[in-house]
Amino acid sequence: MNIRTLCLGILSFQEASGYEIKKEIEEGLFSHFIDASFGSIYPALTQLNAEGLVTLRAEEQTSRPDKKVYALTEAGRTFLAKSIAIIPSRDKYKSEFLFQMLFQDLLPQDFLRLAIEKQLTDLNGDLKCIAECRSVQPQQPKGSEFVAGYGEAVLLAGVKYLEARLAELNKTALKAAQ
Amino acid sequence: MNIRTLCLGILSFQEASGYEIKKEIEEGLFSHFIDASFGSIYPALTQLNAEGLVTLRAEEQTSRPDKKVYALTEAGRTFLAKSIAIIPSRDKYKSEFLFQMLFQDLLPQDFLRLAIEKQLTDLNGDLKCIAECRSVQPQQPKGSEFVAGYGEAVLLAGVKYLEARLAELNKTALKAAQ
DNA sequence: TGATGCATGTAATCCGTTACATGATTCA
DNA sequence: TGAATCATGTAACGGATTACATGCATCA
Repeated sequence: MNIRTLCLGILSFQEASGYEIKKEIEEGLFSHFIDASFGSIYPALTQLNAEGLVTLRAEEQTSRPDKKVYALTEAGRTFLAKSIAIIPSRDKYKSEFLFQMLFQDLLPQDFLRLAIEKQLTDLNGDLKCIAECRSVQPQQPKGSEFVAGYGEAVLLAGVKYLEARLAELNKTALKAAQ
Repeated sequence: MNIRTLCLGILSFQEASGYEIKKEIEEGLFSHFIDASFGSIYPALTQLNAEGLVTLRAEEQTSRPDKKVYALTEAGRTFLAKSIAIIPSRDKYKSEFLFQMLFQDLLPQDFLRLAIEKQLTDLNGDLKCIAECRSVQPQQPKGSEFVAGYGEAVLLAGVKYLEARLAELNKTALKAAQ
């Protein structure tokens, strides 16, 4: 799955500009398992348009560049369907946090606690994002429900685990202080 | 965290060759949250050696290239400690599977089930990998225990969720067949 | 008045993967 | 006999990020 397919996917829900696509990736259900920057989105959209997979409509705006609104074509929808009808490559999960935890013996106790708390904040942030997506549009399509549920399940498991470890750390620290 | 730091990390546990480092990344606790290929490991090791962060010892072998065994130096250990003593960037989780699930309405039912089953196989594979790491070396350092536990918690949550969804799908399919 | 949001785009750069090159041994 | 394991390395290529370029409106 590349950025082009991603844009196609988002446009299959609703027409949007490059800027709005970026926002959707950051704030929508995609946020916790997909990334994309302007530097990849804008060229992708231009290319998609050249290939006839999306159409382009320029909305004039005062004191701002024209808003270029892209919409999926039939060819685009077909292409998207074909793109996802393959057994996908394995999930790629990269965690600097876990790498750090693996060598936690090299870390000061206070810093360790801080790092875990930061990870907790991140996970809870993602969880909140999913909850918000659900509340904004309570009647979600099947796919969105599925993905939101998966995200919640996994994220929640991480939160619970980290909270338990943090509690242990605090208990140990308390004992040491006595 | 780049490949160089990763190599340093693995060497902090035990001296190893490039080949063995790759194996450790694939089969060890790292496997589910880190990737690396020979094309990045070998150059990294060469560079690390040039910088004095690791030492190099060539083990002669019959009918095979010399095995280059690398070991962490004191400077290397210091560098590693410094490298992980920063608040790391957020986890990056990329999932083609979830992307696919988001647009599951475009997918045939049978294919959908297949995709979920494949994901289950992958997750269970990672789980098995962690269990094996634990059984091989039951008395793990604190960091390894932490990471293994986190992985298990998260992976297990994913498995449970997918199994529940799969059961639902099968029930629906059964009803439709009646 | 200084950050944030809106809005688009290009170019340099990075970091890594994939493919290529080589070749003996062992296991099924 | 063909695949997998052991063993190291280079070069081409890809795909995306980061930084740069521009500029008005709004909110604190």
